[in-house]
Amino acid sequence: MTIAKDMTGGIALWRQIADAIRLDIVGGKLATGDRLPTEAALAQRFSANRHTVRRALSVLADEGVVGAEQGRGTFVRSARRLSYPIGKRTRFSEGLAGQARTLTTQHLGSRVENANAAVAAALGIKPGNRVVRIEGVSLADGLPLSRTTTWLPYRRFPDFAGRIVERLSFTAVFASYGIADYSRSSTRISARHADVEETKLLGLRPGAILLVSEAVDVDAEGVPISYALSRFPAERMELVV
Amino acid sequence: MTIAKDMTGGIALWRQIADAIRLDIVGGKLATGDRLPTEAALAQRFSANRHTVRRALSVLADEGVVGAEQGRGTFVRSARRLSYPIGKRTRFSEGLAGQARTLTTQHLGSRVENANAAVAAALGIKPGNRVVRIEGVSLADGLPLSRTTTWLPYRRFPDFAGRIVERLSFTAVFASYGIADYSRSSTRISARHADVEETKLLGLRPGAILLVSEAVDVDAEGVPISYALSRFPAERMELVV
DNA sequence: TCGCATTTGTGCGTATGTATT
DNA sequence: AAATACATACGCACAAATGCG
Repeated sequence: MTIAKDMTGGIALWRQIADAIRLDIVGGKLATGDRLPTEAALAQRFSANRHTVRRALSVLADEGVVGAEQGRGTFVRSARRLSYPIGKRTRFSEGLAGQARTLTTQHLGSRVENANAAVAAALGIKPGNRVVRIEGVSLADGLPLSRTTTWLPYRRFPDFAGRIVERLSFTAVFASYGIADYSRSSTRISARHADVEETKLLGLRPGAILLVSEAVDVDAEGVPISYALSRFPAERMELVV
Repeated sequence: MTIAKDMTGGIALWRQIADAIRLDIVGGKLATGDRLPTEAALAQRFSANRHTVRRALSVLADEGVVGAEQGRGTFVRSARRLSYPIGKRTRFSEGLAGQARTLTTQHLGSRVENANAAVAAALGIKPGNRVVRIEGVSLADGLPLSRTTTWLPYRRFPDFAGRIVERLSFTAVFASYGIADYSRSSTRISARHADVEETKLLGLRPGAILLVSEAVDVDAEGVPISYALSRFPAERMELVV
């Protein structure tokens, strides 16, 4: 990984260095417990001053990714990145089972609103039609993994919001509406920087990169039942097709 | 889209604003030919100075995304983002056909090297075994779309490098080795910032976000034949499963 | 043609953050 | 720890081009 030395790109050198080291760790080049190269070696590798490297390391230490020990060196604390499988039968909790000890979903709220153009197109309804909007965050072992906004047609699922708070599983609520099975019809994947609200809810630093997935689920007849906009911290998650 | 006002996140405000506006454009909120809000209005929206907004707009103007006209306003020049389909039978040129007028692939070079752990695991060979490594860039209508590094087992494809420069199509070269058909066995998707080499080759600004896809193709018997690491500028491409 | 509001373009001063030496 | 150089961000003012009544 090479790096832009001046700050004309609008991204501070310490952040570029922190991102590069974090990538080495979550990408597998450095395992949990490994000792990082010395600060002097890192400074040479990135053509930066040791002060700058130290700032990058202190950021990673705050995140819990590495820990410095005086006189011994800096060590990798946790090196795992979870894989989220995407396919025809994508189910959130099933896909991550086994990768984390505890997997929880927090329901942040919901409301009924009018569908904008994007939501209407995804759900195959007219713009302005009523839709239920559900906000949620999921955590693995206490660490936020995804921030999801889901829209469903109000006509078909008028009380979806009421039922999701009890059951906490989309699959279960769909079943309560008589939908025994459903499948993923399409997933679009893009990437961008997190905004401040996402930064806060996902416990990230400003400027973190998000993987954004827009998914449409359909029932057995192929009728769209939900449109989900999920945002995953790229430093903690990867998507597997 | 809310934005971090201070620069404590290591990402300059003008860059965050440029990213947010670009997202509005490629995301469909602003169409080609639309007039952007005035600089004063944007400054208010992002709680920033007009100078800062102007810097963001000048970056977007350099990219060709918007154009400013004195006395009239700033207008959206081009609003399209290409979709790259991913599936069992993923073929690069087929997937993008119809989305761009011209689609070219540049062969940047190749060499034989020893497989590292990641490459070996993907290809199902022993680390240290010889592999052919191919570097390439593809362009749509002259605009760089992807930067791809591909590894293939040397034992099976000793002259792959020689043949790719003539045929310029992986499908065609595989056919010349007697592989009539092949399919995608897995695709892993992540995201990160571009490094300086990628920035240069893809014609991006420092700090641009890349969608990274790691794909393994297998022959009819399920034996891995190639491991491809592709990097797409997130501002120009999205992946569709 | 004139005047006026709107909008982009330009200049300068100040304060703060970044990175090196 | 301090000095230096540069980039970022803000605030104010004014010039230049456009469009409209």
